[in-house]
Amino acid sequence: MIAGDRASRPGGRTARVRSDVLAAVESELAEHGYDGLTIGAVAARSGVHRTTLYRRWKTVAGLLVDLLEAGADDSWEPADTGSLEGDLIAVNREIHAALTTRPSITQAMIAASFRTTDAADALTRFWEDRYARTALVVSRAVARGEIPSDTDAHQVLLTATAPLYHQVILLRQPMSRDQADRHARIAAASVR
Amino acid sequence: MIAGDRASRPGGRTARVRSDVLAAVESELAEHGYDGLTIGAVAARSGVHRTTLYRRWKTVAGLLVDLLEAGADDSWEPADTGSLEGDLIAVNREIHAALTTRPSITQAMIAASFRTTDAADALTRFWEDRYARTALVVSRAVARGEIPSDTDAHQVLLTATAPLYHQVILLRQPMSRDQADRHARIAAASVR
DNA sequence: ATCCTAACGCAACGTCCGTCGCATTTAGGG
DNA sequence: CCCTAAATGCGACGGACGTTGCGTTAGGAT
Repeated sequence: MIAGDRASRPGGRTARVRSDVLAAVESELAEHGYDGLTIGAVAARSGVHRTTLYRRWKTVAGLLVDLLEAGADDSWEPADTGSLEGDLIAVNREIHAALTTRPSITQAMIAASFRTTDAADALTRFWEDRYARTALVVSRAVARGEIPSDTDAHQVLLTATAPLYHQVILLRQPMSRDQADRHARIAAASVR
Repeated sequence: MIAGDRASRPGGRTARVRSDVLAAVESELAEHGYDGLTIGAVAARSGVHRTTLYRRWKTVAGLLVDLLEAGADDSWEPADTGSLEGDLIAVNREIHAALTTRPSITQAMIAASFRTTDAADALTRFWEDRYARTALVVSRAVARGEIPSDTDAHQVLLTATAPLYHQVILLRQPMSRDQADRHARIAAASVR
């Protein structure tokens, strides 16, 4: 919708407006968090008129969706360390970093996903893509003969990664990198 | 704050107003979800004036905090099945039920927790209490000699329960009771 | 039974949010 | 270089939200 119909007018001003706005979103997010993120504030900071924001992005969630898609890395794939346990530890460390750096766009997106279905859909698509790519660590382990061929990849990834999200986002308690590593090991051991 | 200063006037009308309002909150929640939950709508449905709601509960999140505390079961404790695995399966089935029944007050509270710190604090308190009580299943297993005495209870519970929350709430995908059971077994096996 | 005061109802107000009609600018094609 | 249409800027509007001052009701105590 937003980044889709670029066929008509990819123009210079439009692109500049977009980058100005997204930069303003990131700044506002860093200062006031998601609950303080308002279209009026983004308009004031970016120098773009409110009406334009309402027309192109519609809602605050729409702004975040665009920000998420602008930052999406299409070439991402999990590190190859040679063992399932090592791969899962590497994955968990990436998630750990994404959840603890401020401002966490991931956290803001999750907050937004509870308000509009657009944001929820965008986040679901993003995560489905990431988990599908990450399943590679399981198929590599199968290819090495490390684990059975009928291993449920999603279950393994869920066992490894879910505790991080749950602890940090829902329980709102700190999680050390050691704990993240430990859950990766538990997940690896669960299929041996 | 809300249920605290009952010393002054626990009166009949006040109590009636409270139960009317909380009932309206639950109904509105069931019909329109959290994003459609507005103070004006609750006022209209309950027959209580808007001003009263603003004075006593301040925000929508305040209403949900009160609803959560009103529904809190102070006598809750985990079922005793005789084995760690059985206990964890029972716990996971309770969580599974709480997350899948509509309307899920838990889901609404999580949504609210991303908007006001009051709701976030209330939910954190609730979960800390629940996890503290649930740690009993681990100490019982230790007492039976089933697992080592230095077992990290929180880690075990996190391994068992986090996948449910993550799958249903953040990934927004269905989870069968069998899958819930399976994650309970993985957690139990992780400390043997 | 009467008084006192906390709790509630009521109306009006200012503010912010989102939308609309219209003028202006700008990108891209002839 | 000009012409057209898309994108943006601009002001005004209606409505919802949250607040405030004041009058009214009802519970609890004497």
